[in-house]
Amino acid sequence: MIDPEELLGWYSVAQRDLPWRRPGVSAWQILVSEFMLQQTPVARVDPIWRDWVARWPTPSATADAGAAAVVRAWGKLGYPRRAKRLHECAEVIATRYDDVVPDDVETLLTLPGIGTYTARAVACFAYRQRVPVVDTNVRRVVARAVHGLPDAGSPSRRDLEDVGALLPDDERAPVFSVAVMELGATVCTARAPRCGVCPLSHCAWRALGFPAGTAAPRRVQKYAGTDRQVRGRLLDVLRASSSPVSRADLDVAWTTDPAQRDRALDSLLVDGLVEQTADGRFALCGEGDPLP
DNA sequence: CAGCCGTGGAG
DNA sequence: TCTCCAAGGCT
Repeated sequence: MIDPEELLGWYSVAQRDLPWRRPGVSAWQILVSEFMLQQTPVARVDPIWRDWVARWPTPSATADAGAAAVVRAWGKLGYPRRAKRLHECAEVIATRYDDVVPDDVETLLTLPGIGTYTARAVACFAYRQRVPVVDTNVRRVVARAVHGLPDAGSPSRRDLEDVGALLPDDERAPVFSVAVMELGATVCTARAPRCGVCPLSHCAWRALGFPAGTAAPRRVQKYAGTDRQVRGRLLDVLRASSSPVSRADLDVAWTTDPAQRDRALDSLLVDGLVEQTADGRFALCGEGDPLP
């Protein structure tokens, strides 16, 4: 089980000083951090986020910057479609919600790039709502401490009910959620959990003697040689250039498999990350858009 | 729902 | 070197 007193006591002294957790950070800026943290480690997000919120503090500022500038500022955080969706999200909030980030989960779920986790994270961390927040860290901690399993199973709607039942009934709920995430990120880690410093004295996994379980080895995605790598190379070229680049300039970015290169470029066009200019060159989408 | 979508640090 | 994986979302 997870004793809130133990967990919160630990969090109060062990929490990392992350900039988006500080007082005065706006809901939009918290939302930006959540977008960036989708599958990208804290250490890489930190410096980008600081520059980002100083440059574009509001949804409208982000929307007005244009998609190309946003994708460029995203740099190498990975999964550039997230940058594209963040820009789209900013546009919707600026135009439809008067530049105010919605505060309810249902509305947040309708926004581009916001799914089950991010909607709840914003409602909880930005608006202090008592809603369960379930990410990969939370699922792992619950699997171990509550169910005595070495790792979380595949995601299910049961997770939300599980975590909802653990939430304190009072205003401590948001801190409880961030504390569970922090424990999963720094102590109850996927690879080498540091059980020796874990504050939870009633962990079911430990009580059972750390059973190994019948782990179904989850296959890790390949990267080298995949379309994702090719897309990354092409985007590298486009990010580095402030003007449209020729087809030849893109061709040299990936020469081992021209067919694969063409497919990758096409997928970038389909994703709306890249566009072709009238003269046949290529640029980040929205590169030439005039500002209102 | 399984597969796809980037990147780089750690072990 | 190579494998793993890091606050997911979308189709």
